[in-house]
Amino acid sequence: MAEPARWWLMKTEPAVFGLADLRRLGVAPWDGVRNYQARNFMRAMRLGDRVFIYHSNASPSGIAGLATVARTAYPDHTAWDPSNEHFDAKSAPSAPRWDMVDLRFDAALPRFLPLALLRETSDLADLPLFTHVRLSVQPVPEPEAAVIRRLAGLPR
DNA sequence: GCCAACGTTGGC
DNA sequence: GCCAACGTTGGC
Repeated sequence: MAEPARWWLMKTEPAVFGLADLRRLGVAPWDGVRNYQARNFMRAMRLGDRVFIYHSNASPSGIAGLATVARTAYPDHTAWDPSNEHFDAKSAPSAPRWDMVDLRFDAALPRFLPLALLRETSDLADLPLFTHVRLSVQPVPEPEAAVIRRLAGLPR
């Protein structure tokens, strides 16, 4: 029997690549992550895991939608491309340093959840969103994920 | 645009 | 291994 899907939160700047872009593409690689902790969380993702898409540097910032892991971690080739904004000379095809996953658009939240609302929800205070504010890929424990789903007006 | 928080780099 | 300098994230 398959293990239950786990929940994650991934940040993105909507002006660069937002939920609307993911919706338009259907499935898209989540490239450009250049932080080891975030990379390691992506490596831990399993097919079918669920992802809250968080819009950062937005007005307002907050959780906008849902996605599903459609392909597990594989090398992020944009790190090898000198013309790419996320180029990293220390990564090479023979020894990839950075990984990405593919996400499939799932849904926009029935209710967008602005950061201010998340912050004032005491049941969410332990989320890495608040304790590790710069972490762009982070796990969301099931109790917190349930709180977020309820706040967002999603069916349980 | 400002700036606090914090991850990374590199000199020693 | 320490830590100052630097660059980036991300809220406001």
